[in-house]
Amino acid sequence: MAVKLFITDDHYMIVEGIRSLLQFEKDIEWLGHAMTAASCMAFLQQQQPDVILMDINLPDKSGIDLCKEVKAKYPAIHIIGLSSFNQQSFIQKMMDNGASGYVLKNATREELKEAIETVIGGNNFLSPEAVTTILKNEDSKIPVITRREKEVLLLIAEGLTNHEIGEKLFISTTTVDTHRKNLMAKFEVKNTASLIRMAAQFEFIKW
Amino acid sequence: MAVKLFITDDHYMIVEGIRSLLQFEKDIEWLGHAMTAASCMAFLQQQQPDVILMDINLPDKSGIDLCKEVKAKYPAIHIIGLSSFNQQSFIQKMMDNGASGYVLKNATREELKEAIETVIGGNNFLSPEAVTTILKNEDSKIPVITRREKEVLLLIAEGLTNHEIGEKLFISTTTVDTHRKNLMAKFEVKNTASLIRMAAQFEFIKW
DNA sequence: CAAACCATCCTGTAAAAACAGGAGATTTCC
DNA sequence: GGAAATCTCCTGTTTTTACAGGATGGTTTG
Repeated sequence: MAVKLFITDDHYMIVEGIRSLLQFEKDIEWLGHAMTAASCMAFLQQQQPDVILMDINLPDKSGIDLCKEVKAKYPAIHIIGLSSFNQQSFIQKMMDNGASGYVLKNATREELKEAIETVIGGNNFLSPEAVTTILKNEDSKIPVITRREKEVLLLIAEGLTNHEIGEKLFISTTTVDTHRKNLMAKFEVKNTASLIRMAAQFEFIKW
Repeated sequence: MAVKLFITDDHYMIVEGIRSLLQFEKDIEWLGHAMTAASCMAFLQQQQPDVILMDINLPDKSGIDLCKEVKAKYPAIHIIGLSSFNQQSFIQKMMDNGASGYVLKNATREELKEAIETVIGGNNFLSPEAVTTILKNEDSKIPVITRREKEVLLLIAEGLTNHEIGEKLFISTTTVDTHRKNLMAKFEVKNTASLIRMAAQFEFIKW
């Protein structure tokens, strides 16, 4: 029996590319595609695929959040994250939210087929590059920061001094400094510049 | 006569997607594709297409830099930037470096055809979304920084102090400080934290 | 309930960055 | 050739961070 496949990606060319790559596969039945998280959920009310290839960046919400929702409602569906970013933070979040696999957009036909077969078999699949990323950054984990620390971090990134942040949050300058100190310890850096760089890299800062 | 088309993109699915979208167009002759900037340049020594669809993120160098090189060597080639990012900074840099157009990866077949025809006709083409972005962010310009300033900027982001940077680049600490000062002036910020944030936003810093 | 964690605050010192206001030398571009 | 830009370096002063080493009260949780 053919694997029912669905794609959620707002990039028309990617959808076309995957369709083109898999069009002659008899074991794969193409159910269609959605360009937004909302239309993906709407489709699932009608039909349930076996596998969803899901982009990480969607116009209405992140694929990471959508992944969680889909798995909550339809636990039987296998989700494979799809992204051009070979970034550990994304991969980790996606897998944490119930994804069974993660494939990069420069994957070959064979890799794509292997990914689909693997997750159908109940196992997890990661692109070789993604595996490398995970292994490489095994030790350097993404720090867990508190709500207050994040608040302070964003204000630092905006260019406020400790004093200004203190006034804004109604706390003492020394408290802000302590938060900054703890942030630097958690990120394992020794000054603000690299703190902000790391925070941007790990996507604590968005724009 | 058919338009000779070449693609430089490291995302296999995108290449497949575009090929699939344009396969039945008689006016378009598919010359092939390159996955890296280096192999693109190598190909151009053999054959020159009329139009190159060029991704902004390539493994060996940015499409923005590659664009500049290609236009310097082969001014007759029309380059269309290709990206999933609808970001003004990218678009502007690409056009500054000689690109004739900019298309998003969620473009339809019609949009793609129109883009190719337009640039062949000697005119510029921008995806409708890209036009909106440009118009919206008209005022917030991306600073133009020098090679040396960029060098210093990256070292600042890595967490080095003025003194350490000076040692690394064999220049005085005060010179580094001057560069930092000028960078802050150009980015219109008043401290390092927001400098790094802005630099990350405008993608001067990569990872 | 005790251990962890969190947020708050403190003193003090050293280092670094921010700010002002130059100036000379070289390269680049018109 | 000359103007503009770039890179280099300087002397100061003030502000801000970085670093050390605490302490207190509150909340969460095994």
